[in-house]
Amino acid sequence: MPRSQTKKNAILEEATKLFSEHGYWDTSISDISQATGVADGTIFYHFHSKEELFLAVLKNFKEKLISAFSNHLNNHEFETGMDMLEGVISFYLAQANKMEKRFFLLHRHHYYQIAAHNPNCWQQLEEIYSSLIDIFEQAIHIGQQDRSMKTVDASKKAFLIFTLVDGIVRFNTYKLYRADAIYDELIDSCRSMLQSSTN
Amino acid sequence: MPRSQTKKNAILEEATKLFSEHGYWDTSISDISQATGVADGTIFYHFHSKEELFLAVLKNFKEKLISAFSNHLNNHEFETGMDMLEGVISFYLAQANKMEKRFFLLHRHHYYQIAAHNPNCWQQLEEIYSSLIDIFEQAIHIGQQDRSMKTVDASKKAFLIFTLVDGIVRFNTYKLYRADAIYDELIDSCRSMLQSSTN
DNA sequence: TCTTTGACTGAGTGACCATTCAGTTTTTAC
DNA sequence: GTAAAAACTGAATGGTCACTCAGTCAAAGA
Repeated sequence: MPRSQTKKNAILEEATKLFSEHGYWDTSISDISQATGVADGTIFYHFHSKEELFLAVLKNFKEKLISAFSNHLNNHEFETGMDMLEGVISFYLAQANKMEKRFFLLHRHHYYQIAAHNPNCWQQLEEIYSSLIDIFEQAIHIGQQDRSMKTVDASKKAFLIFTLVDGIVRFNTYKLYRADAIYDELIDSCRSMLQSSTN
Repeated sequence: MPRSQTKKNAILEEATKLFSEHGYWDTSISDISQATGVADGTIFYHFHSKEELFLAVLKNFKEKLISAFSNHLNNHEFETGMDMLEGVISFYLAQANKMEKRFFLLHRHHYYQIAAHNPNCWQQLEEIYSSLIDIFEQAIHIGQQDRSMKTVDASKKAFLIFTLVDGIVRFNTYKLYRADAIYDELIDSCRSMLQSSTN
């Protein structure tokens, strides 16, 4: 609302766009200031350094991503745990498709490099992944209660399935494999992992 | 053998090490020349630009990785396709563990960014992934012949399993999850995906 | 109206770094 | 042994870019 926040937000928006499209090193402060229509100095007035801005972008992305998932879950009813899982996978893929560029943020290595020496950055990443994996885990718990799934270590299976889905998104954005071509096979595999037991 | 190749190789080795540990942008030509014990100019004598050196590193890595897998497969006999698959997964995880830093190369975004406008780079990446996925696919074909696996679309399943394994390696290197804690669950999941059929 | 505080500006600074090149050394060919 | 070619050197160059700061502008309170 206050004028100051308006500009700060505009900077954050443009920075998100540019960082996710071109990465940290191929985005200069001048690129961002020009895109936003402010002076270079203004960026440093609001954010003390380029890295701080980059981290603010991550935090902002985290909040939006998590709330997108909350909204989706609140507005949908699922018959069974298995349905919920399928719904969540499909929502994840849809989101990745819709804001492909934004998802690049998470697949860029630079955050993980910063995280190695910056606990705050590490925590943001950790929160993103744990809230997403949590959702998968919830679905599995529900599925186990309603007998649509067999008894498994929900936490580990949730991690595996998340990894799988996220990996597919990565290969998709790198154009090495098309996600939509594999969707049915993916759902089928998740079913096998959770429903049946043969050894 | 010729003296020139000796230095060229030394540069390539050091560059591989530094690029994979610190990434493209956090490694300068001077870092590499100092580590190798040559002058900056020598690097440009052998490689025309920093990017060309970076690509040479990828090519070299590709060759070593592929031959490591060939060797492993040639020196091992597997009873069934399922055993082979398990052996390959386990070898992949072991390699990733052994040369963790080198695997960083593949998980750094910069190559994919170059690949977007450089067909040669794209081809290197494509060759790496397709030869790895091919190995998984072979195992599945064998498994289908010896009846240790059900009939599935081998190519798609191979991709899914590769994605899963590679994703686990990524989370492991980022210290967000430990690969060894999930190994049994992973193998178990692959079995479910391939052996049983319930719908 | 005046003043104080916060928001904003953009030219300037200094550090970094890929790349060049004129010159030196080493190797190879004869 | 010598000449030509190849390998190598490192100081110099030019460009980029994060960050600073002295100063301008705007709003809000008195």
